[in-house]
Amino acid sequence: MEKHQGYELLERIGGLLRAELRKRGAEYGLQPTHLHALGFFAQANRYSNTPAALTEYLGVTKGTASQTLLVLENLDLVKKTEDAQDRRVVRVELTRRGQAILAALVPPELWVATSAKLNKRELDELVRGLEKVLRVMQQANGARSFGVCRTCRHFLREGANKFRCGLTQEPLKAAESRKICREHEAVPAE
Amino acid sequence: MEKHQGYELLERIGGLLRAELRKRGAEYGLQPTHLHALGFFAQANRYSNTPAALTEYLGVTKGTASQTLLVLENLDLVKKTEDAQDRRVVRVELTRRGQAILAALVPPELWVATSAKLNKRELDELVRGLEKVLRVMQQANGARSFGVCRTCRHFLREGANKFRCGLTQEPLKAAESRKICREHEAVPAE
DNA sequence: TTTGTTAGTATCGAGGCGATACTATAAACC
DNA sequence: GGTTTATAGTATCGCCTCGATACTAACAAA
Repeated sequence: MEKHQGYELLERIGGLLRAELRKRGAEYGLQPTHLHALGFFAQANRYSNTPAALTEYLGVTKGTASQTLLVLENLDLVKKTEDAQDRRVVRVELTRRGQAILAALVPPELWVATSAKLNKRELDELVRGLEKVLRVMQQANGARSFGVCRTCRHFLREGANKFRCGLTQEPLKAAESRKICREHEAVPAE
Repeated sequence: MEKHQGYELLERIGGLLRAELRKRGAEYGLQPTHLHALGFFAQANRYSNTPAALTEYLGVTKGTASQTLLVLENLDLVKKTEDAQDRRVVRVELTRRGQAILAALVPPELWVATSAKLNKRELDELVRGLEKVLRVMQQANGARSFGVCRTCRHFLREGANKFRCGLTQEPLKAAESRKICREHEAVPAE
């Protein structure tokens, strides 16, 4: 019947989650965007922990992202350091306080309660569907995928616990290979 | 692996759609919220075409909803009329212009392109999953479901083309029974 | 060295949003 | 009846987001 039911549903669910995030973040003076940014830096690998990467991730202008970061810095939730190699670049990492607040607020209770009421099969199916939607949407949009390092076409496996990035040629630690990367590209299909 | 992958995905997809909506709406001076509000009134039945219903639908305070409506009114996208029965109540409907802009912008191109690349089975499966998530989330939240009239527990079928609302006892036209209602309650399960 | 590109910041204006306070109408209660 | 209470909506304030524009600093290429 409805032609774009999927869109409606995504928007409504997104809206509810956003409203929830706003409510929860309010007591810390945090907006939804702040929490998204915190979540991003918590997961970003060393190629992606910069304001520019956040800009692309959030899909906003760099001015806006800069503002967001300023707020987080003033609240002592992130720490900026100048990159030694390229002095234009700023590296961002979460402070202990930032990590604590993120862990307390994300994902919000509402989602925890909701996903607990779905059975495993439903949830898996949903996740698979959403993954595909996101992937298709990003490539339709010419946007970066921000996928996990391990799943990238540039990811090279050189031994039992030895990895390397085929793009930068640098070795990667196992922990880092589970973080998200700005340069991530999906393995070409078929 | 990831414990709350579903949440991440929903937030990211929601963010992309939101950014897209913002971009598209910009040339008309419309924010994402404005388009959500327009979309709501386009679908709201006669029990739900009021600022109060919009407030609950968007999950914001009534002051905020009132502001949003003011903008839409000034842009000549909606028209307010005083209710004759209850003079506290304001009825909102889209102007021709409002309908045209809504049709042009929602759903955004990005979604149309994305959903076109999914096959029918995938899409159906996804919609079913999202419907369940929304339902569970709304009841976990104590929020109204804003479902389609026909699917409500108060919906009564009195003949081939004769319907009635069991809550207000008023007769319903077929067209109206396909709109969304503020008083909607799901049929209790099993 | 000049020219161009990239990373990031600063500032401005429109608007979202919650909080608070307010008006007007309706309903409930005694 | 009249009083209280609840509901629908608006107005105003302050903080924040966001895009647009303009800017600086550092790197890269010619």
